[in-house]
Formats: sequence, structure tokens, C-alpha cells
Amino acid sequence: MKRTTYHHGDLKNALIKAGIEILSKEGAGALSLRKVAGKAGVSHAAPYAHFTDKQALIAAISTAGYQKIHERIEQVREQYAADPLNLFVESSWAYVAFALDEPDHFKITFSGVVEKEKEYPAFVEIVQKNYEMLTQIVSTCQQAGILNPGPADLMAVSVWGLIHGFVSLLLEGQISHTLLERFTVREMFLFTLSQVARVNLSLENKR
Amino acid sequence: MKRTTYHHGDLKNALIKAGIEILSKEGAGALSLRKVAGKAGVSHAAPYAHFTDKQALIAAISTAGYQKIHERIEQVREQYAADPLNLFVESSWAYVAFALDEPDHFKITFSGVVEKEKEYPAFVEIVQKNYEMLTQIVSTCQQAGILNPGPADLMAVSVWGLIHGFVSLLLEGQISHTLLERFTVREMFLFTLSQVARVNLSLENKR
DNA sequence: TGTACATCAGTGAACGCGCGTTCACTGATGTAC
DNA sequence: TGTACATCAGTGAACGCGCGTTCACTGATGTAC
Repeated sequence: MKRTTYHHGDLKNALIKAGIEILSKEGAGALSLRKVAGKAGVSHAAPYAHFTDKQALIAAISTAGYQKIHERIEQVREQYAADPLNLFVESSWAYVAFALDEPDHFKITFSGVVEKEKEYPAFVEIVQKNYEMLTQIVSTCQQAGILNPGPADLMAVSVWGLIHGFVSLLLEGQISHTLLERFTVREMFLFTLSQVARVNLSLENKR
Repeated sequence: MKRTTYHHGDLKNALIKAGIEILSKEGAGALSLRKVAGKAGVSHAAPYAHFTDKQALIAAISTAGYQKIHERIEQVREQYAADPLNLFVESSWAYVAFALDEPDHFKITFSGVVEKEKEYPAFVEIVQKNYEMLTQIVSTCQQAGILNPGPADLMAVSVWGLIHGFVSLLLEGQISHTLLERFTVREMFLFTLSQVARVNLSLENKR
């Protein structure tokens, strides 16, 4: 990336974007401040004008990950506001889709790598927002009879865990070759989801 | 660790053990060959007599993780061979227990960090063994009516994902404070498991 | 049993590298009058 | 509109560090005779 002006204009966001690109191309091990600066077309000390240290950049990248998930799910939520079954399936799928689209961004977002969370209010806020969104969706599904009754926040953890675990196994390459040959990711996803749903998913939701 | 003899005797295993210790005390970011060597009481070049490079050590640590999981579950399997419900609950719990006991060893085991799997036959073998064990347990549970019918290997992925996801969220600190105050890990675990089981777990299995 | 010698396991110095961070600086921008 | 000056954003040299890996070496061990 080259600049024509001395000042970048929006370096802060450019650094976050550059960081995400490095993650998706070279993986988490390759994420260094110097590389990020280089990718943004700026000297290696420039990031310090915008982030106090490397942790702060990672926190921002992680925050951006949560925001992307929020956006994707929020969109689905509007679309299927009146249709709990599709709301359940497609908002879950939105989570999976983000992980598949940007595996390394997904991984770092949930790597627990942000050590002093409290120092990053934007991070804390979006995590909270996502959690509330998830709990609300789960609650809606419980009322619609799609999910079992029980404390909505606890159920949220179970359902989130189910999807998160499925995605993690997928990204970590833990799903056997023979399975991947016989089923699409979407099919395995629907099968998995249908284990916790009280209605039949696999037939009506083939895309 | 100090030695009295010039030769260590069992440096290979000592290095693996030292690596695991570093992981559990300082986390994955701190795992370096030099530190591992130091912890084993040996000069920093000594590991090269036993591992071709850092990747090989990581592969060995990862392999050891799979082996521990295998042992834990195998033990439960013998104990509850004639009791599918407890087999299901306790073998799943064995997985959770390992993750809670050695979070960083668990994490690196499943980090997908072993790049050229094929080069490490012991690694490939234990992964395969675990997968077969899991599929067998799932199959038994399906026959006992505890799990839904369907391809056993696909169901295995769903169930494994459920547990793996739950554990991951826990280790990554994603489970909210309020939940952790109201429920024990075991309770949340049982609630989660009971979402996929066709029988009631939460009442009969309070420990 | 004793000796010569090959093999093995561990040593310590050295290499080059990329990293995070600091610092004095300078070029560009915005603002007060 | 023009000028002086404070502020801001980016530069490039420098720092010290821990890292993975190589290499010539040496101390210990095992084996053949």
C-alpha cells in the first residue's frame, strides 16, 4: 500500500484491516506490529500514534471480529424476525459463515488473547452486545418450541457451544476426510443443529 | 531439574513433560525450545538429539495430549461398559476434566499447530484411535436410545463438537460471570449434554 | 577381565533474524489573530 | 488573506531480547576381541 500524502488519513482502521489480512493469509503466528505497519504502507513506529502497544491492536482486531459477527447475525435477525425456525438456523449459520470466510480472524477473536479486557471498553461492550443478542434469539426459539425450556442464558451457552465446537473442529481440521466427502459443511451443520432442536430441520432447510 | 549423570537417560520424555509444564504455567506463547531444554536441565541444543526441530517437539506434545484423553476415556469406558447412559455422561466428562486440569495442554493439542501431520505417524495413529473410540461410544448410545439415530461418525462430530465447544467457551473465558455464579461447571455440562440426549440427565447424574 | 574404538548424548559458542518499543526528529495540518 | 505557531502524525536509527538452528567439541557408554 502506497500513500500520496504524508499523513495517512485513516491509519487506525487501515492497521486493523492490515492485521486481519495478515491473519487470513499467514495465520496468527505471523501477526507482528512491524508487518502490520508495513502492510499499511507506513513505518514500523507509526502504529504507536494510534495504539499504545501490540495488545491494543490485537484488542481492536478482536473487537472488529465481534462486530462483524454482530452485523452478520443482526442482518439475519431482521430478515427472519417473524420466523423463529429460520432465525435459529440462519443466525447460527451466519456465525459458521464468518468462521469459514475468515478463519484466522475468527480464531484470534476467540483466542482469549485479549488479556486485560477491562482496559478496552469497546471490546467489553461488543462482547456484551453479542451475548445479549444470542440470549434473545435463544429465548425466542424457546418460546416458539424450537429449543427446550430452561434458563435462556444457560441455553445460550449450550447452543453457542454446539455451533462454536462444530466450527472449531472444522477449522482445526479435526473432521475426517470420509465425512467431508460424504457431506457438505451445511449438511453437517444442519445435522448438528437438529440435535438440539425439537423440530425437524434437515429436510426443510436444504439450501 | 538437575542431573547427576552426564547422560540424562530419558531426555525425550523429560522434554515432552517440561513442555507440558511450561504450557500450563506460562501458556502457549511461552513455549520455546530453549525454555523446554532449560526446564529439563539440559543445554539448549540438546533437544536436537531427540527432535529434528521445534515442530517435532510440538507434535510430540500434541500426541501426548491425545494419549491422555484416550487413557481417561478408555478407563471410563471399562468402568461403564454395561451402562450406556453413564458411559455417555462420564466419558464426555473425562474430556472436560482433562481440559480443566490442563487447559494449555488441551489447547495446544487441538490448536491444529501440527502442520505436516503425515510426518508424525504416532500422532496420526492416536488421532485415529480416538476418533474410533468416540464413534463406538456414540454408536452404543444410539443403540441404547440415548442419542438420535443417524450416521454414527456424523453424530460423533456433533456430540464431540458440543462438548468441545462448551469446553472452549469455558477456557476462553466466554462464559459470563453471572452464569458461573449460579451454576457449577458440572451442572452446565449436564444441561448442555442433556440437549442432545433423549433421556433426562440432569436429575439422575448430580455428583 | 582389560583394552581399543565406535557410537551416542549433551555442551557452549556463534550465527542471523525479527521482534516490540523508545526517541529525537521532521513534515504536514489546523488555528488564532 | 497572510503569517506565526502549536499540534499532530509519521520517520528512521537504535536498543536489547529471545529465538531456532548449526557446529566443532567432549564426556560417557557400549561392544568386539
